[in-house]
Amino acid sequence: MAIAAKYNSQIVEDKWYSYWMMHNYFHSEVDKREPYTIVIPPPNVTGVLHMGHMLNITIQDVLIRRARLKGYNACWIPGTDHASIATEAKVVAKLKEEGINKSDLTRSAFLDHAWDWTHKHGGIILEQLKKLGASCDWERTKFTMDDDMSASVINVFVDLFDKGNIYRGYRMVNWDPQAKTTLSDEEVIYEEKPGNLYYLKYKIEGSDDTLTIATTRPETILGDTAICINPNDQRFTHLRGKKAIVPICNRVIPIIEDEYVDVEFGTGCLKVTPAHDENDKVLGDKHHLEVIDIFNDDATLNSYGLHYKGKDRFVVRKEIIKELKELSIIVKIETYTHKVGTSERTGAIIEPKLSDQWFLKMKELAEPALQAVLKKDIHLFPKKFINTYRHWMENVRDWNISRQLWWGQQIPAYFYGKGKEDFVVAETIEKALILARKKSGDKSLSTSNLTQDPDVLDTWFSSGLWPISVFNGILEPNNKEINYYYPTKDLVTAPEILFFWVARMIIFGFEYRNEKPFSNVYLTGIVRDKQRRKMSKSLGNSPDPIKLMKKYGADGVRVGMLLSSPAGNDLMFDESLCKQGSGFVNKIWNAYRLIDGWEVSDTQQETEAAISAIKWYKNVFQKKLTEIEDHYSKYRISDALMGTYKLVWDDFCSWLLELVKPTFGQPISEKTLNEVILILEDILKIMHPFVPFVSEEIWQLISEREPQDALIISNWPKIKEYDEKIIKEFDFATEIISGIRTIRKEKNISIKESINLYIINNEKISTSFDAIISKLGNVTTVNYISEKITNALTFRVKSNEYFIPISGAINVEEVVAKLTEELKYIKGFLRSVQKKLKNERFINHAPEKVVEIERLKETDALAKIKTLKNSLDSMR
RNA sequence: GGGCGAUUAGCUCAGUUGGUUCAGAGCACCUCGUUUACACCGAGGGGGUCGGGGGUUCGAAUCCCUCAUCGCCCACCA
Repeated sequence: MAIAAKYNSQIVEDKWYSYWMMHNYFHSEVDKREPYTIVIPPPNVTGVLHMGHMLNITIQDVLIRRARLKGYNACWIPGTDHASIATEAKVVAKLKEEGINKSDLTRSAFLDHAWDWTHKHGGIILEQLKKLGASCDWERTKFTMDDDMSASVINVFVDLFDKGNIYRGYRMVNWDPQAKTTLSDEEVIYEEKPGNLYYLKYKIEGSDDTLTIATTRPETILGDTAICINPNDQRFTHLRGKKAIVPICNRVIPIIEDEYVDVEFGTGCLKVTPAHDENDKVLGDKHHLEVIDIFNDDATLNSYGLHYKGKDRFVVRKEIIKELKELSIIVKIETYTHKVGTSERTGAIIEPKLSDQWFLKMKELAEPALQAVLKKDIHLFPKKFINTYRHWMENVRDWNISRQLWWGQQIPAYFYGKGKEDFVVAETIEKALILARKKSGDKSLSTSNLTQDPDVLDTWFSSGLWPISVFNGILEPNNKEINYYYPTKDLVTAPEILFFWVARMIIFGFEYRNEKPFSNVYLTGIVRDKQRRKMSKSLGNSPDPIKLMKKYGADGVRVGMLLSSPAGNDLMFDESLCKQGSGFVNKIWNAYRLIDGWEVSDTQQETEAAISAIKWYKNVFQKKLTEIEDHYSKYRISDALMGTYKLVWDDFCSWLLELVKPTFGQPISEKTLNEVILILEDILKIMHPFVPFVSEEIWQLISEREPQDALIISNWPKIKEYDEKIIKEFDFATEIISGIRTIRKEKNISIKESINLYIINNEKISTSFDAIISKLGNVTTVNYISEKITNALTFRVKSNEYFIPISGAINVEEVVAKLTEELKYIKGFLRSVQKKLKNERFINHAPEKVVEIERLKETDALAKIKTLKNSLDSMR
């Protein structure tokens, strides 16, 4: 039966994906085989597939499919993340569109909306991954807010609290006034922003003197509680012990002295606002200053803002400048560029804020996580990230894990009184009650006296447990799944979340399993457009992955994504890469059509060319497979792809198939065909991780001849020994063919016109490749001779000279000129080699092997010169 | 301000401990070719003083110094 001339990726891809699903090939159960586990970096539950996912998922699927073929018990756990702040922000925005304010809703009503949203949008992204061919074990799909997952999180929080690793502290934290929550240090992005440095004049109490300070935030003067000068600054000795008066609010504040103040910067006088600057807070604590917080949670001013009360901080900045100008307080304004912290999620400018928050002590926990990477127990690819990782881990600070949000795991802390320490931490309110009665000594407490902390945990707290919690390894640390699948093998993710996520998984891995969570971390680059711009919605430069897959097929896009993406390097995405990918699919499809179309005969003799070609191919396949395996072992996925690509395109299609191809109208020997099909099957196996669909399609078509299991669960070819000599000889033959082709082109001899080839055989070559030369060069006979023939076109390969006699006369001058040119080059080459060999220091210092090579070069050059001279002589 | 990494063909990148044709690959480009699997094709070809300068060495894309440009990460200077 004739097969389709045109490959239809859409039909094929849907067909085989359902087939794989139907046969449960993606599913893994604990068994005797060695496990190979990957946990997906869970995308935001309400997220949409973007190019970053495409790259990331393709790499993971390549790894997991190869592992499956290699006989491992491959298990790829999919899932999604509740992404606390990101999802909550989306839900809040959606409600706002409907005219509903979050603040008008009760917590549980809001959570209902959030769950609705989650159920509606959640999982869309997972369906999209299926289009790409992701062979995840969908039965194991997890969500970070599944009951057991949340229970694990709560369990860990309680455990860490009991061990003293989690504490509650009144600290300066990063406040996002838009989301009205704190953020971890990692969630703050510092951006250079143009601003001004304002020089303001403060009166000295009891005198007409003034002092001038410099500030970027004039609105915060209302929170000033001191002026600080450097004790070594001679300019200000007269200010010692004096007091200053804050403009507008006329508060009298002390002038303190601290070496922290940089004499060089600004005026050398620093206004101290302990409530709104971390350094000022440090100074404030040291000098026991009053702390005046002038902001509400949304960064409008509170009653300390006086007549600015209720106005936004930036509005106040403008207005206060106006007022200060009118009061002649402003001495000068300089433009000044400085870094401003913004929220990673909402983009709002961060306000340092003092508040009660929960923190996780990191220093001690980080130690084994740091060592694991330094001691190569965990490998980072590319390894340049080891330094970055070490630097972060060595300077790690305590992690603010509480968020003033509703969407997420609510912190299991219960307050029973007004005091700061009147709280207990427990998994359930019932347990909490027991603890609370004990701690307070008040036996009359009931659950109605307990108030749970309204805050939720940082989303990364739950994702940090991901490799453990997906196997329920927290709640049941000894269950057979966690013991089998953990530690996982590879983690594929973006370097941006190395600290957010990767580092914390490693930390939790050691804390809760006493073992690394994964052996290898593959850090992908960022997908950018051709102009190196990051792909983003706002720029509109990101192609729609679904459309791309429709256009080029999932296989084509997969290849396109991988063609140029070494680990850690940004990927300059260009649609033409996908085109190249679908071209690759087309190539193998047509190769199969060729084979499929051959007429077979069991009486037909195998041709010499076919026998030699197959012998060569089997060897070269082993050699290339060895190289491909080496690339994989170093996680050089694009190199592994390129190796596969060339093996398929060049070695298999261009050389092997052309050589075994029967003459037009002739049948092929059954024996040859069977060999070719076996070879094709190996080709399909190594292609499968990259192009799972087309490879399965062809595999299944082959299986119609003789039924066998699906390609996805077949076995990866075993590496065997190969004979380098056979490969070398073949290369020699191809060089000769190339020489013939060049002459044909130069002299306009059509490939259809058969020729005779004469060889002056200086260097004995195996004659088994004559058939190959004959077939691809369209050579009628290969003759070995000892004398040069005249009136023949010549070319050289190594030290051998080849002649193609032609009827018309040849242009002697042209040939002489060419040969002379060649002679000149080789003589020059010989000189440089001989110069080296005459250099005693070279002979003495260089390893013998290198010297030997130079001697060979010399001999070879001398031989070439001899042949060239002979040729030239005979021309004259 | 500190740290890390990069700079090789028009583009994207290989080049493992300095030494076989090591100056490479893919794409793009140029020339020729289509009744015979594939024009998403075949054959052939051009193209780089390896960012600049200096040094070590018999020998440097590779090691050292320096300059230039770019990128990333970290950091509390108003």
